[in-house]
Amino acid sequence: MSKNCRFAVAVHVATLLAQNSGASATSDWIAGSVNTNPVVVRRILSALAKAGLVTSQRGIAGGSVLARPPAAITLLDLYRAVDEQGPQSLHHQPPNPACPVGARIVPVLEDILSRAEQAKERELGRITVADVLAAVHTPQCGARTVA
Amino acid sequence: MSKNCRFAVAVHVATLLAQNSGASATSDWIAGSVNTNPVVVRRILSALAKAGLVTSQRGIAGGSVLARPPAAITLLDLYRAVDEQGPQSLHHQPPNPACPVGARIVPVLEDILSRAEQAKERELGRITVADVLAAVHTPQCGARTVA
DNA sequence: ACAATTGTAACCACATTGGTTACGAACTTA
DNA sequence: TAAGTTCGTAACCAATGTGGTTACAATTGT
Repeated sequence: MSKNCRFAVAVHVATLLAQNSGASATSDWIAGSVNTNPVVVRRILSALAKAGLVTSQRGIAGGSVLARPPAAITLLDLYRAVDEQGPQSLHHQPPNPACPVGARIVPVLEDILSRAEQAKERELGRITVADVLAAVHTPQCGARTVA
Repeated sequence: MSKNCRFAVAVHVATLLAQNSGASATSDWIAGSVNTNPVVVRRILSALAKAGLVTSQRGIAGGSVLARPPAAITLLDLYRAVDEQGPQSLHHQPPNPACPVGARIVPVLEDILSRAEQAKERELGRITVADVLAAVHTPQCGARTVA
């Protein structure tokens, strides 16, 4: 599990923008729904903008909008935009190359972690922001997001 | 991605124990292959022992052995034994319940993250310590590990 | 000109991580 | 029994990452 809540905030923000359907939303207004600081929201929006998922405008009528229709943005897009994967999941120090296991374990581990990560991302790629918005709008159906 | 390397170390340790096939391995010897401190190894071994995956013995002939055959230990077993999932992946503060999205987003997010995590775990559950040992093993590399 | 808004930098308090030292408990052997 | 080895665990440390906050320049519409 990621130890940060940036992905959760990104999904929340994207869902808000989707619900806003074209109207510009300020970071202050978004922060009011997420219940955090506007700067935190702007940091997320900045990452999403770098990934081409939202566009923002400064000034008195400024704010952010989705750059694509909600059905054309997957949670994988949000995940990749927001989750800077530090290369920190393996050994701190390289294992002992004089040990047969230590000498060859790293590429094996990389392959394993890569496959596990791909399985996770495949799942996130199946869900769009439109799905999340629909799930949020039909609470009586439980948390189902994909048919 | 997890921000720690406990899972990587756990797989490394389990693979070493599997290669040792029954012989007792000390934390000092294992630490020599992982290239870390024996206490770090003992912390991992302690978590694995709590999950019933290894058994350890103190004393001059002490050390650790796998509690089950390598083919009966999946990487999911190791992952669950070692990765204390802090409930830290969602919002720090609960979202604003006065906002339709904020009021309903949390269970939706929980469902999404749960499914993504399940996909990852399903993948890890398919791989056993025996598989890792086979992947690591090279016949011309000698029969015994030396730290 | 003015007010509102974004974009960022800077800093802080807090949590987590792996590494290290230390020491008591348990175990084997002589 | 005595000695030596090993585990188990607590305590502490430096490094890192996190979200929250303040501050301020740049941009934009009225």
